[in-house]
Amino acid sequence: MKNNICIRLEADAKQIMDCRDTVQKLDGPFDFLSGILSLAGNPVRLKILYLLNQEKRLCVCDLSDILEMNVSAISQHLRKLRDRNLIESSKEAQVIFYSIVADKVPILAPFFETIDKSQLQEITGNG
Amino acid sequence: MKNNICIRLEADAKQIMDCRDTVQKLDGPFDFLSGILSLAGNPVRLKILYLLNQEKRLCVCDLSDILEMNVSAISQHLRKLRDRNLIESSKEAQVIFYSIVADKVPILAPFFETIDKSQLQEITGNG
DNA sequence: GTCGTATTTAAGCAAATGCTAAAATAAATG
DNA sequence: CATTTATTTTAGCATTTGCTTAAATACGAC
Repeated sequence: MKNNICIRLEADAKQIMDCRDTVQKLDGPFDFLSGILSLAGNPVRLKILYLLNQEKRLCVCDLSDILEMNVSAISQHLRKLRDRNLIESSKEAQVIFYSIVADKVPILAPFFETIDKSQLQEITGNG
Repeated sequence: MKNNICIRLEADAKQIMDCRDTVQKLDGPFDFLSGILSLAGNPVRLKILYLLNQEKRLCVCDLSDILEMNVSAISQHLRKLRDRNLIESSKEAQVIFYSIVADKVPILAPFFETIDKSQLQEITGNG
């Protein structure tokens, strides 16, 4: 792996170095955000987050019924979301309710808006 | 796989069915958005998008130098981004410049804002 | 304490992902 | 037209992901 600037004359060496600095300084934020995006990048988990946002709280069994998926599969998705602190659980008797962690709502809100807008605009298939 | 509602009495059958309807109606948008999020969910691609947004356009070689990664690896990431129509290319002599497709900026903008905000607030490690 | 319900965890496996290395393509240059 | 530069594509491989199945844990009801 080379780590010098481009050979080609057109390359703007200062631009390259400035960009490197930027990316290195923002390394933490990039990892933090990409972690959240990769979680939300799974259609099942995106649906879970959307539903939790809409219904405020749901249990594993609810989500399993709604998404028509194996309880175990849902549970494993919930675990990943909880591991990143996107959702939290509260136990009531045998039932465990999940909900979105309050301080993560601002990051997730744009996703939900995009979903709701997509329905109207049908930008789904363009490209 | 069962596809009936919960056995437990606490389950709100109407809520379950309403949520099922919601999710089924929004199936296209969910796939569309999760596709974009899974692309941006890779730290390398998130950096590429962030850099393209900031610099307006960059070639493969630039990105390879900035991110200190194999040209081939970068090229393969760019291909994925272009396949989903997030970025487009324009050829100038031998050099191919990539830039974000204009109508995708609104969807991506919140990511870039989160990155910039994260730097200030250092919410990176919380949880 | 045993049974039933809710949930998690572990093991296994097929598919997807992301990299490296090497070959292929494209365009400018001598 | 052979060479250099920029980029893409292919093949191979290790790692990760997401599901299924089965076993484990937790709690309430009887």
